[in-house]
Amino acid sequence: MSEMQKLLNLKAAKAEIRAENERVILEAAETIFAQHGFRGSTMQMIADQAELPKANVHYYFESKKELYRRVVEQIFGIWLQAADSFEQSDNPAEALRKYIEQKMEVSRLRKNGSKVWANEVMHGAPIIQDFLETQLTEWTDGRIEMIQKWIDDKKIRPINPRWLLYMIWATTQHYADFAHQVETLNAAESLSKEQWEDATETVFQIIWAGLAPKSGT
Amino acid sequence: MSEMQKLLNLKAAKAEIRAENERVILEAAETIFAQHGFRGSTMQMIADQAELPKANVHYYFESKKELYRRVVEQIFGIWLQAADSFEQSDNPAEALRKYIEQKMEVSRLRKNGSKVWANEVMHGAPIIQDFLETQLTEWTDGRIEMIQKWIDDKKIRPINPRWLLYMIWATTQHYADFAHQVETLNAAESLSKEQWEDATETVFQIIWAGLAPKSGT
DNA sequence: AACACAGTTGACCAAGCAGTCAAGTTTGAT
DNA sequence: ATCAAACTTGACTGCTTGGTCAACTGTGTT
Repeated sequence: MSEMQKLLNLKAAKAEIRAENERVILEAAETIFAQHGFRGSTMQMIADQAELPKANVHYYFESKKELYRRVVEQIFGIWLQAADSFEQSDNPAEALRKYIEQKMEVSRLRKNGSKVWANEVMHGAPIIQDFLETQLTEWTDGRIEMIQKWIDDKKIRPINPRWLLYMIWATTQHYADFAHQVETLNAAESLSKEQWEDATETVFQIIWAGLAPKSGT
Repeated sequence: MSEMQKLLNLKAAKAEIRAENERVILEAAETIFAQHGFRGSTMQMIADQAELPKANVHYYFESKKELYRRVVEQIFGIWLQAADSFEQSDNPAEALRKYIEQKMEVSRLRKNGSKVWANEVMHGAPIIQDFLETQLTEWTDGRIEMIQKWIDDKKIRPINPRWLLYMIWATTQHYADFAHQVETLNAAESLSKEQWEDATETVFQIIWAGLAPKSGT
């Protein structure tokens, strides 16, 4: 074994421990922050959720703020990934269906992430303001342009694209952010696979029927 | 002046001071709770917002929890009031338009209340769970029945009424709960009167066009 | 065996906070 | 003028909590 090889092995083994622990802590933090908000969460709660001593959490993340920032940053990634599915397309129905399906999947599978995001924005986005101003603004402007093109091409009825986007965001994220209310109104049961599919289809159907140009014109 | 009259005067004067102070504190609390959440708000912040010493706030409200509960209860009232505008009606377009307009008005004028509500539900509704289980469930079931009747009468297309309600709630409340994001994407300006009207109209148009039975059938 | 070094952990500390309290002030009645 | 009762308020207290620290463990190298 060369010197280089040994060093790499050691570093790799250590890096793995670090990576794994960071992963566990981030997941725990997302759960706790989603449930209790930033101030309502304590490092002790997060440590318990991660099944680690509190001091160990502080070994990997300098401060509560730093940990929170990392959680929120992770959520960007997911948001952007879902956003990608709303690709440039000549077919509005396809593009919208895909995007709505993707956003509903995110709400179903990453409920906690969505809640942390909602919390952050609702409290004035102290951490992610720069993201809102740069990436989100650019993405939104791009999609608005695209939707406007659909309108110009008479592929959909003339509506303000911005309010349409907000409608899609709001509706899909509702199933994550207000999951507790949705479940309470569903006889305290979480939505079944069939219900998720039905809700997704209904959201798409209403929006698409609301946009499609009147047939025969 | 009779004994009775005097007593009433005194009681009335005192009651007025109490009523006024409670009003001021509740308003301040709604603002602070909306901005920082329950745990993120301090009694000192609320006192400063109300321009009263902290001890005075505690004179009128026994505890932070009690104050929070009162704020949330107040929001019920507003929610129920808006819900009333969704009256029994044979005309779905009229009923939906009125309800959407009302909910958008609440989002515009009672942004803070909406945020506190969203926060509460997002964190599992620890305070208002009983309300969700009783009043909200009843109201929702009633409206679902009503919408189902519209469907049976072929006044609107067959969709799952529940998901439609969630869509309306989500979309209208988005403008309050995510006001910061909406404003950031509006060049850091709050929406103008015209923009509010346009958004309201667009939301109604998309939903209504999405529900209306195909003409000619 | 001795060492280096990342990782682990219980015990501790200082700051911030909800809630208390006792000494005031104000107001209207007698 | 005196009293009663509601209201006002600065100072205080005990608890929670983010963050620190020093001692310890495990592992691979020489």
